[in-house]
Amino acid sequence: MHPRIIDTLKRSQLSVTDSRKKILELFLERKAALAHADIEQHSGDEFDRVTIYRTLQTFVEKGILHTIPSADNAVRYALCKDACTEGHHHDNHVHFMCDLCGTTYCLDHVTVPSVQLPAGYQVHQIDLVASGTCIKCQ
Amino acid sequence: MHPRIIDTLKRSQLSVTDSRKKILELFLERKAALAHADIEQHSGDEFDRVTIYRTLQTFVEKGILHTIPSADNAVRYALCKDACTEGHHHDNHVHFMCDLCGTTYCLDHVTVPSVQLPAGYQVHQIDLVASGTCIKCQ
DNA sequence: AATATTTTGCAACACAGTTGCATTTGCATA
DNA sequence: TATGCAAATGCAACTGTGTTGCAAAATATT
Repeated sequence: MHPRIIDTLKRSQLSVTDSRKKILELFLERKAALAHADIEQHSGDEFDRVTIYRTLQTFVEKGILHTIPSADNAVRYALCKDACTEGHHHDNHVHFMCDLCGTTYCLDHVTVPSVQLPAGYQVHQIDLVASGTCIKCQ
Repeated sequence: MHPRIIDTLKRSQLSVTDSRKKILELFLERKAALAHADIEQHSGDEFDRVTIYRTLQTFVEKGILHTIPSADNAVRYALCKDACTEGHHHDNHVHFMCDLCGTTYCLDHVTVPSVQLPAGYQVHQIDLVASGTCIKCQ
């Protein structure tokens, strides 16, 4: 088991349960973002659907995961680089979705450029999702 | 009825039907993006749910509408500025979602700044969605 | 080890979106 | 303007996604 798992859970004041350990491990193993369905597949029928939903929700609330918007009605989740504090604004990094293999990446080191909006719009958050062909699919 | 409706449909080689006219009119009247549910509400029970889904799909295929990604699992649709040609790359404009009233705007005149991605990622499209407080909710 | 708290699994539900097929509508052509 | 064909619609049924309440089980606390 990945050494960071127990730590991460305790730091977020969450009790350490099988499903949380397993789901967190999945995210740590893979570099890419995962949708609920991916997790359901990779964990077999070990956990109830509802448990997975609740675990994801909890992780987002605690700043362990963040969501990535998409136009295909499938919210993806990815690890926050360093478990952000609660009520966080994460550092705004760019996301990349591969049209071919469907993998979604967090490009942690690419920051979202600032945008000049018309007067009257107060921006709290900016999401930038690029799509195209990823490294592996070239 | 808005004068552009029949034109737009014919230019896209679509037959002119009640549902298409009505749905297109909704988009032309309002400046904001609409989700399926919004359309269902505003058209009463005039059309079947399925018809609305199919009409939206068709409009997207023909480049009359485009989709706006979001993190809340509710795809919104908005008019393409000038009915784009099929197999289009639209001009990349910015979208704005108001956290308070939920309205989604197409900021047609704000273009997405270019982003420098790591080598190996080929970008075909970029979506930038800002969220915060809109003009009306200040 | 015993108790309090949290999490899980199950059942049931609400909503979103899709598919197949029979019926209706729109369009082209005579 | 009537006729026939292609396309769009409505209905029923279904899949998938996400939520809620509650009893049972696991975890944390003493």
